Order: sequence, then C-alpha cells, then structure tokens
Amino acid sequence: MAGSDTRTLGARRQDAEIDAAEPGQERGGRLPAALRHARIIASFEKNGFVSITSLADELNVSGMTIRRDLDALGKRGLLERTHGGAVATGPLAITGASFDIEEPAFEQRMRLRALEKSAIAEAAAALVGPGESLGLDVGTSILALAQVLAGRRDLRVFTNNLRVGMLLAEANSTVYVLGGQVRVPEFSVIGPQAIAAVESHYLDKVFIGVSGLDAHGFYDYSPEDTEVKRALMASAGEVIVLCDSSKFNRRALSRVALLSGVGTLITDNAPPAELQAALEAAGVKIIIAR
Amino acid sequence: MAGSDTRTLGARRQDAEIDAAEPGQERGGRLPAALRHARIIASFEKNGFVSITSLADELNVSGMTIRRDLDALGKRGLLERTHGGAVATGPLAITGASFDIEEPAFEQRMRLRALEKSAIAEAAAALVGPGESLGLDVGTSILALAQVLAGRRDLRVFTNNLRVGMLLAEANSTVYVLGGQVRVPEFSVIGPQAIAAVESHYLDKVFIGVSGLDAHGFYDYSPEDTEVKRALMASAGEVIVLCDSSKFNRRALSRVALLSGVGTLITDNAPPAELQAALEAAGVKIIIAR
DNA sequence: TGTTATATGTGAGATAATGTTCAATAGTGC
DNA sequence: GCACTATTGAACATTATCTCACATATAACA
Repeated sequence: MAGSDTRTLGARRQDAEIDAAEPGQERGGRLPAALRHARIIASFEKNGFVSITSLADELNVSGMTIRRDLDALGKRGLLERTHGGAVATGPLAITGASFDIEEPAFEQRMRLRALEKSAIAEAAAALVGPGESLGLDVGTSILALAQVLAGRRDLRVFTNNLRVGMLLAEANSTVYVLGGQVRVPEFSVIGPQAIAAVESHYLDKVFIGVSGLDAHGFYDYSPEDTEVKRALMASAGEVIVLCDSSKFNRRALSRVALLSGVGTLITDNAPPAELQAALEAAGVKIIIAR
Repeated sequence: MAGSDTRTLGARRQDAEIDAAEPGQERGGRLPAALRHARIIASFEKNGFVSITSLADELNVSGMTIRRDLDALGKRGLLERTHGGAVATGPLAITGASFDIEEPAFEQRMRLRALEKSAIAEAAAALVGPGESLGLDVGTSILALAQVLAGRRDLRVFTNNLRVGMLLAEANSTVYVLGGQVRVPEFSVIGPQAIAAVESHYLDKVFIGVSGLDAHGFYDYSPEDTEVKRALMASAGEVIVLCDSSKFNRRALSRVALLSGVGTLITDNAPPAELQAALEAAGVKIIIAR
C-alpha cells in the first residue's frame, strides 16, 4: 500500500504548496507534519491500529518522529499509544467486533475526516471561557468538541446528546441532559419536554451540528432534532455552528435556521466563494481551523 | 509439551485472517496487546470458549503470551480461566454488546453475581405485560432487566439511567430519558427537572434498584438518586424492587421507602427469617428467581 | 544573509513485552 | 489407582520499544 497510497494522496492533495516526493526514491522530500498526521490517521481505516516501524518506513521518517506524531495525536484524543504503535480511540475507534455494536454509519462518519473534526473541535473549545454555560448539540463534530472539553470542571453543559452526556459525566464535568425520547442512531433527545427544558435556561454559547448549509441557511436530516436545535439557538447568547467542509452547499430535509441566525461558523476549509459571500452578508463570523 | 507452543515464529507468515494483508507491515505478525485482547474477546462470540493453542496459532504469538493475556482479561472480569483456555463470564456472557468502555468498577459489579442478576432480570421481565409503560431505575440488576427487555417494541420505557436509555434505544425500543444532571458512576439523572418529569406521568410498573434493605425499609447510597426513586414510585401503579440476596440486612445513607411502600421484591434467595417476616407483614410479595 | 525557532535524527540506558525452559500439576484413558 | 500427556506458572533470556538528552537539519524571519 505504501507506494500507491502515497501517489494517490499526493496527486489528489488540494493545498499543494509543497512538492510531494516519491517515497523510496528521494530521501529529502519530507512531508510537512500536518500531512504526515493525515496520512497516519488514514492508516487506521484498515484495522484500527498502526505500527511505528511500518509508519516510519512508509513515510520515510525516523521512528522517533512517528512517536512524537502519535503523542501529539494522542493528546488530541484521536488515538491511544501502545507498545510499537497506537490503536484508534474516540472519533477513530473502529472497535474490533466485540465491544460497541454501534451503527456502522455513525462510526464511519466519525472516522471520516476525523482530523478535520478534531481541529474544528480545538478551535471551538478555544472560544469557551471560564465558567460558562454551554449547549452541545448532536453530531460527530460536537462529540469531538465534548472530548476536548472533557475534564473541565468550571463549565455547565446542557446537551440533548446522550453520548455527550455520558462522555462528560465520566470525565467529572458538570453536565445536564435534556429529557425526552431517545432517537437512534444519534442518541439524541427529542420532543416537547426537551424543548421546554431548554426554554427555561440561558446559555452563554451553544454549539450546533448540521448536515449541510447553503446560501439559504443551515440544514439537518432530522425534523425532530431540528426543533431542539432551534430551541437551543433561541436560548443562547451566542450561536456557533460546527461543520466540516464536506457539508458546503449540501441540503437536507429540515432547515434549521437562516444564515443570519448563526453568529459563528467553525470549519476546516474556506467555503466556496459564493457561499462565503452569503455568509459574510449575513454577518456570520467564519473561523477556519487547521 | 505443547507442540504449538514451540512452533517457530513466522510459520504462519501469510495469515489470510489478518485483514491487513500488508507485506511490509506484519513484522513477525505481532499485534499490540490491546488489539490482541480485542481479538481474543471477539473469539468468544462463537461459542463462549477459547483455547490457548488455537489463539496462539491464530495470533502468531506463544502460548505463554496468550496465557498472560487471559490472566489480564480475567482480572478485568471479562472471562474465567480454564484448562487450556477460558470461558466467557459477566458482561460477555449475557451479551457481547456494550456501547462504551465501561468503568472497571462497574464491570466488576456487573460480573459479580452476574448469574443471579440475570435470573432476577428474567423473572422481572416475565411480569411485564404487552404495551405497558415502565419506569426503569438505576443499578446493575435494572441494567440486566433492560438487556432482557431490549428489542420489545410494544413498551414505553421511562428511565433516569442513561445506560438503560442508550441500550434500549439502540435496540429500537421506545425509550424516554428524564432530564437533569448526570451523576457518575451510575450515569443516573438527578435533580428537580427529573422529578418534575416523572410526576407528570403514570407508569404501569416501575423497577427500582436498591443498595440494601432491612426490616425498616429500602436503602440507597445516593440521596439524589433516592429522590428520583421516590418520584418514580409515587407515579407507579406497581412498585417492584430488584435486589440480589447480598443486599439483605444492609443499610445505606438514604432510606428510599418503608417496606410497605413496595409491592413486589424480586431476589435470588430467600431472605433471613426475620426480614422475610417483616416483608410479609408489610404486604410485600416476594419472588425468588433461580 | 545571518539568526533564531522548530522539527527531526541519533544513540545509550532503562523498560516492557514476549519467548523459552523446566519442574510441578491437572486432566484423561485404562 | 496408575501411567500418560497436555497444561501450567515461575524464572530467566531475548528481543523490541521507550525515554531522554543532545546533535543536526530545516524552516521562519528580520
């Protein structure tokens, strides 16, 4: 895989500011760290673990560098170090057939673009001030944010997402879940009770996940989730949407809000020009996380 | 001496079962310990038993290593050693599915008296009629009950237990969680919102877990959980307590209710004479599950 | 262009995982 | 019960890997 993967990835690379070298041929052509990280993450897709020696071999760097890379990625919660390599955790977790009978769709989504989601989550967490009350919505990017926030004791987090609730509670953060019916596969809480519970609170910031956005607004697949999202947004001092760049110009069944209903959009790549113009016209602040 | 133990390394060089199929990757075909553990756990799915020689062969490691692995997994309560292998116990025996990496403490408790809890859960499930609304409380016995009920589509389940909520939702049962603060390590929901939500419903049956009982009533360690239990009991047509026999004559911080506040007690062994007399005097029906 | 940060490589000692041997032990068939 | 074989666990041997410090290379910048 080493050779062919390298070629494909390199050729398909969007931000091609650096010439990718052919591995094995040109010793000096090292990849920038970000690219190497992306490549490492991609290697997990197969079987949920990577070995240091094989990565060092494949990426033409020393074992020490890979070790440092894995440590860095580990700090971001994307993987867990083992002897000789690392296994996937959190967003990447593939779970070897025993634990975790989750919807394959959800896991797949979580692994897909895990690095981007992690960067988005980091940027989002940076906006959170001490002692704030937060609302965390449903979605893979939001779950990544929860992982970053896990352990912070000074926050008060409200969520309609049972995954987030368990994750944060386990980390001893203060977390409140909304009441209502549980909807799979997201494990989101929906219904009038949830909405009523939101309406009786004020939240400093709410972080919303969406399925798509275009010049006319933000979209989500689930009408039930959408109602809760709207309630969260209505109770919030600041509305922040987390969404990776694959969602640009994609629509779904429910329109969550107009562009103007959102204060900040955190994503991993600049939107297409037209969309960016619409966002700016609507007064949406755009944060590009890398 | 076992022939397979001393087989030369690399004899099974091209193990088609290892999905990697990487020429340069499988140096000696060694997996990190965590992955090997996951693979071992996965092997139980077939028949609840694994043999050391077959594992050593399959995973390309020596028998001694497998032995050490099984010991480690045994310490975590996931299996029990036998001659030449191991059998599944605890959470694995009931169902291999578990949505999360559970707390060791919880795993341990689940494994502890797993057989009894399973019998209690079966007896409790037998009481549930078609189309009923149920309340499921916190505790390992209750979680076992939820596992038995999982998949029944005709019920409406309310719970203050996020584990139960996720388990049932995943099985496509209709389940509502109460809103409120999440308390570890039980992942129970507590607080006034939860209590208010219960009070606006009527439940045909509620199943309550307790930490202990004596002639003066039922006890629980957590005052916060106790308040929700009381609310559940007040809204119920029938109150059923699930509790294994190790809880007899044990007390804890909060008294949940007097004996007379409970209709049925399901346990795995007859209570001591004095306690049994008190239960009967209070009109509690006792079901012994085997 | 020189100078500073950052990133990466290298090597030695420490550590952890695994392999090997071997006496003791538990199953198994008679 | 007895012989026989597979399994076991402890001690030791052997790797592979980790960590740490420092050297070197690369990128960033004035």
